[in-house]
Amino acid sequence: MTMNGNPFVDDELALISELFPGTYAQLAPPSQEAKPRRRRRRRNRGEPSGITGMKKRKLSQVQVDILEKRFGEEHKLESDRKDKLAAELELDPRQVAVWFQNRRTRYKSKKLEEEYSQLKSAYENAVIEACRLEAEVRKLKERLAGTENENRRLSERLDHGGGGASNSPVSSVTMMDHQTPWPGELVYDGVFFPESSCIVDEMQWVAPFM
DNA sequence: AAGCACTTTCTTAAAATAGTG
DNA sequence: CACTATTTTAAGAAAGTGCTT
Repeated sequence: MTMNGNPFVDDELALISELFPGTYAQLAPPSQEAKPRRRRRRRNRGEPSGITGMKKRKLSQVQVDILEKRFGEEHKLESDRKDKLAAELELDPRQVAVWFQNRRTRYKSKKLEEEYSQLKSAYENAVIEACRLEAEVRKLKERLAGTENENRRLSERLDHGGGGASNSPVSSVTMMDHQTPWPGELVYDGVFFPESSCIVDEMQWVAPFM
């Protein structure tokens, strides 16, 4: 609905925009004279908005495809190449410059997101590896302690001249034999994770842009 | 002059809401 | 309720602004 007293202008433009999206962009008055860059005023409903009031809008798919192709070749255009491309696309060179600038911005933020998720997964893997190593160290320490206990028992037995058959039953279960997980232990890749550490799936992430 | 970060303006499509038979 | 018309909203693209190199 138009409130400017001339419902046809907006309707016509809408129709043109719909039928000829590429052409519509060019209908924008190439801001005639040397443009004193003033902030555009929001086009409110009370404001007359004929062709002269309109600006730019939506490049055609063909134009975008060509721009994308060129962006794939190079992310920055030298002045003369920009002018040539603008002529080819029937656009203002400034539009091409703006498009490339915006495209670089999009590219940069997308790349940043990708880097972020790569770092995130690298970090997750590092945490998992740290946990694995931590568990392995613990296991080796236990094994060492068990061996030391065994040695101590043997040397005590020798010291007390206790040859012969002992009737004290030597435990057949030592720390070394602890090859199966106790209840509550986690198993990861053949290594036991004590329940107390390495809570990987509770990691908190501070996403910079989410 | 050209690039960049940040911001504004505008388009578009989808969702929400209102009006009508 | 079902359908249509209108309004609102959110996302994304094009362009403006001010600053730096």
